[in-house]
Amino acid sequence: MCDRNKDCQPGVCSCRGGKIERFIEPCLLLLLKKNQPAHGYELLDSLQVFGVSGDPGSLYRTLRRLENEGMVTSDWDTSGTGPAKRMYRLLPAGEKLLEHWINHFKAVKQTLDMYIKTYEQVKE
Amino acid sequence: MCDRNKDCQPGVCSCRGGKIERFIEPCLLLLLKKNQPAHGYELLDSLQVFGVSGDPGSLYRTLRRLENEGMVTSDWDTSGTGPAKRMYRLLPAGEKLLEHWINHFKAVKQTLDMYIKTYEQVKE
DNA sequence: TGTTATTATATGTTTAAAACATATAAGGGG
DNA sequence: CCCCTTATATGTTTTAAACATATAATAACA
Repeated sequence: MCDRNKDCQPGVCSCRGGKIERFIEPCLLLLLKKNQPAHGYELLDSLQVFGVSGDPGSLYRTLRRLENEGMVTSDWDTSGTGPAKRMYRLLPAGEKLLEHWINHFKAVKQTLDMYIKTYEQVKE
Repeated sequence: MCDRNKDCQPGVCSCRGGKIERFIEPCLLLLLKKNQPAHGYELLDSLQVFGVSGDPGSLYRTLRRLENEGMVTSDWDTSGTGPAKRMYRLLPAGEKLLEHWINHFKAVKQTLDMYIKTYEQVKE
């Protein structure tokens, strides 16, 4: 989102303005709510639905933080082929945090509505 | 916006998640579109309407950046009482950037709608 | 007159999320 | 054996936001 980079397109442009901070967090919480347990690598794909970049660094660090904060738990799944998977599931605190984000997003939507309405009134 | 700080309330909580990055920029552009020319100190008050924090550091640095990028111009107003005011007005590139933000926000709203709808479907 | 408050702009410093880059390891396929 | 895919992890750089402080003009008031 910018007018400084001629290649700027929503979801394509690399400039940082306009993104919702920490958006990866509520996306992970919601994806877990939808489908538990899940491991990081599969969540990485699912995140694309919400337009979140597929950066494993951000993903794994966020999952770690959420676990340290008591929002999710994980245990290793060594069954199956390939490397072991850390399977995550939501904890009650994580469910509450998800609700918190929902309320926050409803407020953000209202602010954006007001912003857009103001623009419509002002543009000649 | 968090569940880690017990005093968390929208617009009150100091934690950073959930905010729109660089939101101060489109707010300044829109406020100038509404009322030109305007100086920093008065824009600082007007920003509150959009829930943007009244930090003069962020404000003046953003105005400077927008000026360097050719989005706004300023000139000093030494008339009147008190210290001189730098009066800002929008340039054509700034008008275009404002439109750009509007389109971006419409896209953000759609993403949030999808997020909320998904939650409503999933919550038991 | 000196002191303090208000208006106004500016810059220095710290913090933390995001972006970017790279490392490690298990197992499958040719 | 070498390479590809799956999977997790960590190191480094960039940058917006938050926090803090500096400067200056004038008004207000004792």
